Amino acid sequence: MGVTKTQNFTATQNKVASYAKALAHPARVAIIEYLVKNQTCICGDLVEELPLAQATVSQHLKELKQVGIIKGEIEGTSVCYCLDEKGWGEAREMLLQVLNAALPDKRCC
Amino acid sequence: MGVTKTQNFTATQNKVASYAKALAHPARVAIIEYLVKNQTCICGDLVEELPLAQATVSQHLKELKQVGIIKGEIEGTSVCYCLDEKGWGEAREMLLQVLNAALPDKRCC
DNA sequence: TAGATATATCGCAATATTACGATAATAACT
DNA sequence: AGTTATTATCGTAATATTGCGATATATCTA
Repeated sequence: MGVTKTQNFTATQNKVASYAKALAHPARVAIIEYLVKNQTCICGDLVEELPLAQATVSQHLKELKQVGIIKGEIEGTSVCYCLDEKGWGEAREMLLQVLNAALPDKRCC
Repeated sequence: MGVTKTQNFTATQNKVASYAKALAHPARVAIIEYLVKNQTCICGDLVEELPLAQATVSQHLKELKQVGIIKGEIEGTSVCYCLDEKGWGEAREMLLQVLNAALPDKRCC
């Protein structure tokens, strides 16, 4: 039904999934990478950087903002986006926990 | 258009995104966690474990298999799934690279 | 071979995502 | 107040995802 049965999974599983979803599009990966590289927090140079229309970039930024891993600060006519210390930290921790729970050298079958 | 402009992003960005997408659903997170916990690689006890119909579980397993992070081995009438050493390793590396590129204590704005 | 068991696949419905043009909203400047 | 620049939101179209019943497929056992 395209509707995820969220309520039947744990809060942690849902959080991990939503943080992963934030990274589940190359444009959003590119945005994160750009914010990481240009520590000087960047606004809508992203629109120039990305091969997408301004409306689309804005939408991706909104999604990242909604899960809490980036934040925006109005600065004159433009907006300065950057990683949100708290949200990005939690996203990192939760994803790292899953990724590090299993090393790739564990055998099976 | 629901169609991602994949060709306009780097191969790395697309790979990161597709690995993240594999973790972007609580059921798939649960599957990974289950495979990690029960090192003895598990088949369709997952169907009993997850609050989803057999067809749906099978579909999620297929997605994980397609990105290469799990593999299945036929064992009698059932199938034994487990993390794929190579694929899971690459997924880990690529996601860790993004996650570790920025520590949460970096200031901005 | 016939049944039982376990998975995979098909087909469909409901909802979500991606993308963009058009337009609104906000803030600076004149 | 009017203009310009920047970003957000709306509306819409195309496609993807999620979920499941029904059915197919494959393997074991009697």
